[in-house]
Amino acid sequence: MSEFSRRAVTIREVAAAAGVSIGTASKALNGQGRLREETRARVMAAAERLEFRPNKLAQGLLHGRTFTVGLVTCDSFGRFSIPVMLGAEDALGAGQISVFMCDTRDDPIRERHYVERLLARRVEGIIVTGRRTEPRPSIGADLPVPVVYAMTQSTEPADFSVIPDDLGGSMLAVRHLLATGRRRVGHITGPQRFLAARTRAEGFADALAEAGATAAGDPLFGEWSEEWGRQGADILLRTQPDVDAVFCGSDQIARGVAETLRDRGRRIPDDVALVGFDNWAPMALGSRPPLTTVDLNLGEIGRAAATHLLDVIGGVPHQGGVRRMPCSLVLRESTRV
Amino acid sequence: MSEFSRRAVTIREVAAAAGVSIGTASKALNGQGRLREETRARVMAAAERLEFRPNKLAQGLLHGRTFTVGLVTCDSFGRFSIPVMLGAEDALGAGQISVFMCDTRDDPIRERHYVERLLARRVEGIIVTGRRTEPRPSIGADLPVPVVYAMTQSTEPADFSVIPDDLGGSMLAVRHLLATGRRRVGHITGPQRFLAARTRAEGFADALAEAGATAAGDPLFGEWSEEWGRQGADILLRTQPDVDAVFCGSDQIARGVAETLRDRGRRIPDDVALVGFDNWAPMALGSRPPLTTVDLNLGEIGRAAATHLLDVIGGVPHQGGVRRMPCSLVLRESTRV
DNA sequence: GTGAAAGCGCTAACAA
DNA sequence: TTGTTAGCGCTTTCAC
Repeated sequence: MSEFSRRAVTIREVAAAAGVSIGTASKALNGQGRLREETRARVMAAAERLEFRPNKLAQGLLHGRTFTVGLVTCDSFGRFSIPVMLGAEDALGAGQISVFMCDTRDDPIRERHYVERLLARRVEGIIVTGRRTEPRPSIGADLPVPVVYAMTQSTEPADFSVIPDDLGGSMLAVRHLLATGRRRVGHITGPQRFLAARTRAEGFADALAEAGATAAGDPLFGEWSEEWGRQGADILLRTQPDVDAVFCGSDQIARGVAETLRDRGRRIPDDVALVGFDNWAPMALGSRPPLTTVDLNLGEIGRAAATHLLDVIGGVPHQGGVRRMPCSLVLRESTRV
Repeated sequence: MSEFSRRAVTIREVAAAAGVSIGTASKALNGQGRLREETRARVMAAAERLEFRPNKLAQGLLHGRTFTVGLVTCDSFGRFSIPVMLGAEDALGAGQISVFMCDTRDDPIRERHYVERLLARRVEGIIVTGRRTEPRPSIGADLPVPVVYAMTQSTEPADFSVIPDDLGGSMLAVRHLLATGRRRVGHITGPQRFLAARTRAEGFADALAEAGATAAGDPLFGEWSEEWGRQGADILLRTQPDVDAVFCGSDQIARGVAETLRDRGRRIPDDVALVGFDNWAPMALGSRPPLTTVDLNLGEIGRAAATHLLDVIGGVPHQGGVRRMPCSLVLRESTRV
């Protein structure tokens, strides 16, 4: 029964089967050196037949390269880090690099532990992802391999991070509302302690300012929940009855806002236009009507982080800093003119 | 600037620093053999100072074990496979096993490619996760390492799969509705081509049958969307006006149903009780009212799959088959008595 | 109690 | 054109 105890085929066995020396077999398989076509074919055939797969560990030991990187996430592989991971895996996979995944569950002890383990496995680099854009402690000072932060940033200025351009994304949203003729735009968003909430509110203000428009009241900071969206909309309608557009800090909030607007008899987008943030499909599409929203391009963030990592691994001199990736606006019913 | 080109510390350097032979250093570090306490301490100190981390590749080559497994997902790390992966990582991480992640994007070519790559890296086993419970083609016949399927199953009876007990989960839900005095229970669910939808509908019928109750109409098969939930609820209210409970095939559907019920002036749960499926927090909690729903215990599924894999790796004889993990019922406002 | 040497699977430089 | 050999970093006998 123990088909699994059969050891993997080694190049020694291939060589024996082909009736050549082990060195010759290696050359044949790697297309190196000068050897007779017939010999090469014989070796290839034997390798094929035995299902030979060169042992990457042995190769790695020899070359001093493992073609692996570690992916450390603090988001429990959540909604934000998954697309980032996919983008990263995409960029890495193309380069034949395999990815070790580690979820720290937001536990620093666990994180330290994982980093140690990754280094023992001789990964060539580490990508750290998160769900919040605020600076977090560096994953380790002076590590022997390059590190990049994606969808989170390090407090250490020498580290390199890739995060979304929340400011620009907000401006896209508000400019769109203004362009469709709205003049009384309100803003309902998440907790003020979140950098993303503050930055988005800033973009909201900037976009209004550049158009010489004024906001429908101060930004309303609350929670990242539908429930808060409902409450916030109530407050907004009470204090700014003439509001004709709401820019929300998340799709969940926007959904709550949409529900309250409907309950209060305001038509979307006819009476009030609505823009969300995140482009979280199940939320944005399930909403009535479907939401115009800002897409974070998370996949691009992951891809950019991975590409940077590959560059540094490849020898490009490392430089610290923060790279902000542009957001894009996805148009749906909630702002149709 | 190239802090990254500095090669990793080897045991040779540790030995030199401690003034002992390389073999002695190894013994000291691994607590093997008999050596003087002072010597051991000296080696440990040197290792500490140099930040020595034994090269797992070299160890693996020697032991013939890599302490790695591959995690192949076809769900683009989506809503279902992530909790499964976390559970698996949990079980594996405890055993010091690292996980290579691979996302196939549902592409068989890519899948084959990844499996090859994993085998070349000498993973000791492979976990395949998915988003649908229907049987899928085996990942490869006669692989040299054990494979388990989690949240998906293989068409090959010799393969081992772990999936949720959809039937039992449905019965939990319906029994609960009956226990709270409901007598006219309807069922709105996803497309009939999904095994999960068919099995849940079966559980619905079974639970009613065991109580001698009759359904409020035939199950309504549609889509896995809120929009369908809204439509389905309309149909149900029209054809079964005396319905006093709805069991839904997903939380998204249940949300749509909840909206229509509200629009039609039916109070939840007073007039109509509502149960969802999946316990997808943002949906179930954002709903008005929050949804009673069936939890798939995805983490447990991942943990079970990983544990089984570890067992087989550890020598327990492999057995094909399907293991169905129990679901649990999460009580919230939508069925409060 | 410690060191020397063999070998895990592979590649590359050198000999034949 | 092919074979031999050294060695990647480590552990483990087996001498000393």
